[in-house]
Amino acid sequence: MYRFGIFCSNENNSLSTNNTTRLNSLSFQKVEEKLKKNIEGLFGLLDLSVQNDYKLFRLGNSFVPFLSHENFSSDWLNKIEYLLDQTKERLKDYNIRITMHPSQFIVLNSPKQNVIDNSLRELKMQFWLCQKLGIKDDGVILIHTGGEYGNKDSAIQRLINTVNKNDWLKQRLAIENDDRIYNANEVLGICKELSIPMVFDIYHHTLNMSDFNKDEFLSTYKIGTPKIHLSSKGDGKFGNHAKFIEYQDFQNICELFGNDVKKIDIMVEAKAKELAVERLKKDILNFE
DNA sequence: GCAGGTCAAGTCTAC
DNA sequence: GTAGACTTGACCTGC
Repeated sequence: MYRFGIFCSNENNSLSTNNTTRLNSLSFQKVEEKLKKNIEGLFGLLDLSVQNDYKLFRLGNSFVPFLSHENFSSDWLNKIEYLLDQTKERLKDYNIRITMHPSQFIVLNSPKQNVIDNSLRELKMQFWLCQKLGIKDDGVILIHTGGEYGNKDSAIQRLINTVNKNDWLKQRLAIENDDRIYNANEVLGICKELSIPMVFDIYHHTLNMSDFNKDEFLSTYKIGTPKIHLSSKGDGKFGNHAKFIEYQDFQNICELFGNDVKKIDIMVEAKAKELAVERLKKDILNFE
């Protein structure tokens, strides 16, 4: 069977790993309250994943709200440790790959040093969280390449330099092709150069097409299962994701990856979450 | 209880 | 130089 997964929450949002607060309401009490809620959501979502035979799950960015923010007091880290320890213990019962995907504000190729510094601080805390939760080595932390700044070659080189200077990033960092600037072929080149895995997004690929070699993509994974994103075009604006997956979009993946498609992790980025995956599974049974 | 305004962060485009 | 789009759900204030 295919290796599907969902991200952040379920369809009706009764289970979520993304409960957060506002900066001006930030307090330890709030952080603890939201973290507890997110942990509860996580295990609900993992149980749902077990029931539906999903193989991976992506944690919400706000799992620990404002973890990397300067207003997040350092002694709060010690005070939430007991919750993370408990979570780590419970996670041992699940065989589900957990990944993370920091927001668009994480940019490692910016010409502004403070933007890079802030991004590194955020990534450092996400790596810390992975370690605290005992997330295995295949739990990638996924980012986009960043901006173009009028000169793509030098922007790419800046990213490569940043990662090389911060070698710890290579333990988990992965890069995804985007829908506007960096196409799959360019991202593949960066990932090969850095010896880090690439995450292939087929919807972004259709919006930002390039000559993409799937075997080279697969070979960027020295450990773990290759990971791709599957979504369909939504209504309205450019790049919008649909509620469900068009069967044709799944077909496109099958055509591209051939027999390898059952060996890769497919993160379904559809707004209807598990309902979208279940509908897709039915479609597959009907069409195959 | 609900609707609508607003939210940490970056980049790019249009004016 | 700056406002708004991007994309997005969730918080939270005000009614």
